[in-house]
Amino acid sequence: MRLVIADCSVDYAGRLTAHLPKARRLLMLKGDGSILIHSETGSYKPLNWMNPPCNFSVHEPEEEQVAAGVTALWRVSQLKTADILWIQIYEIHLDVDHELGKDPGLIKDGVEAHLQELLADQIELIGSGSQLIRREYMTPIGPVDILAKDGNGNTMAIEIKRRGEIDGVEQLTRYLELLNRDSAIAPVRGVFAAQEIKPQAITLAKDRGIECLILDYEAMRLDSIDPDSLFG
Amino acid sequence: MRLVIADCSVDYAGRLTAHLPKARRLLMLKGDGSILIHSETGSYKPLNWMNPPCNFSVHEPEEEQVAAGVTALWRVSQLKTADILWIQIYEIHLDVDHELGKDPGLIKDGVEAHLQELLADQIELIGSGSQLIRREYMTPIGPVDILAKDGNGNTMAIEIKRRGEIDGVEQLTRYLELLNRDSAIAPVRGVFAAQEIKPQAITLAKDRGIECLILDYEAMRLDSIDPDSLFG
DNA sequence: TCTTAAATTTCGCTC
DNA sequence: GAGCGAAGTTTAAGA
Repeated sequence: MRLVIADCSVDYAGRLTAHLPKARRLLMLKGDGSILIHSETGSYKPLNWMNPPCNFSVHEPEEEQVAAGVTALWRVSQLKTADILWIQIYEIHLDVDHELGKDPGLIKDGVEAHLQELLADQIELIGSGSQLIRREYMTPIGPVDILAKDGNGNTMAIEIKRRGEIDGVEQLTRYLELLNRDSAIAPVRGVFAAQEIKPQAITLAKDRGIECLILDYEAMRLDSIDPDSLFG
Repeated sequence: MRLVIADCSVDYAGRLTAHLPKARRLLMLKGDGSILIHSETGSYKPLNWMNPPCNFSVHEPEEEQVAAGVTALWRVSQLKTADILWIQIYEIHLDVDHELGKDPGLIKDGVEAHLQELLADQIELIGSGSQLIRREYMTPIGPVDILAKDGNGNTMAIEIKRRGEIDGVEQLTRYLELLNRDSAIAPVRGVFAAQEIKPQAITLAKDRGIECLILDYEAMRLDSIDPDSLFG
């Protein structure tokens, strides 16, 4: 990885056209050919960048650019999409190169898949007497997160999100429409379960007769370790 | 901005729990207090990070960590959310600090807003004799991109996307449902306009009686510069 | 390989 | 400040 701190201006032409006026920035040239341009602020998103695979080449600046103080012209182009990034380098304040090697990668825990496992294990959270039919119940338009039966033997389709928004309600609605065409399992009720549900999503869900369920991840995780705590 | 290349392992606890095994990485400490951890590959997203505002402190490693080769322990915590990042530093290969100063920021052009302007200017693309009513027509569930009248005087609601997917059709469907409840403007037809529309989105749109319109951005941009080319 | 859904999304605008 | 939609989204998972 090559790290360059330089005064530079940047022009991007691709899915959009963008320009960065001259300023001091970090240019990060990764081993896979990609390049990131970072400033002192902003979150993890660079001001500008080019994804791999891409070509890097150094060009001579035009006369008028030289007159303006440009010492080098970097060209980075995307091999697939033909997006181009032109970087005008004025002055370089740091230029170092270090090999980092292959990264073993991030190990995650606590995402939607885990919520689904926990709710499948604690299916009574959707109502006393409920029973799991199956997780990832396949339909032609995609898998329903959880299919279950409630205490009265009615089928329920459960859509699980970490954060419940309108999209999730739409998704569940499509599943319900489809499932309710199957007379073998109809009528199917819907449950929209998430750690947090946006007010608009709640409104839309209620309007469509879909039940909302707020999941307490920490409590569910603890209960999965110690089932007795349910009755503590 | 401080740049550190070090052998390190990382533990994150916050909205999820994650771990990075020991490897050589770039640690980027920005002026606003945020930190990014980058590897040699991957796009612009870091392996791990902490957003500002956050606290940075250096701690003494535990005895067993010292025995494993840890020379320093960095703690980065989010001030608002209480997310915590622990970085175990083994060996430091680079440690430099440079002031970048305030960045003037990115100047963009060519996004959805521009498509909307262009289509508003060239509203006849949706049909001969069409007339613009207004852009960003506000409704209780959000703004309709463009409201127009077709050649027969019927109202049309246009949803514009750069890439048309199912979500966009759902969004337009909600607007149409709402608009059609208003007898003053009903019946309202829908047009789903995008530079590119996914097959599934086309199918769903057709099924709901929504017209699809592929926008040629380059041609529209040229026509806005030279209106005569419409008749060339 | 392609498509779809999730993301520690981030970012920007409107209310 | 909260909420919602867009993003050069990116990324991961499934068909």
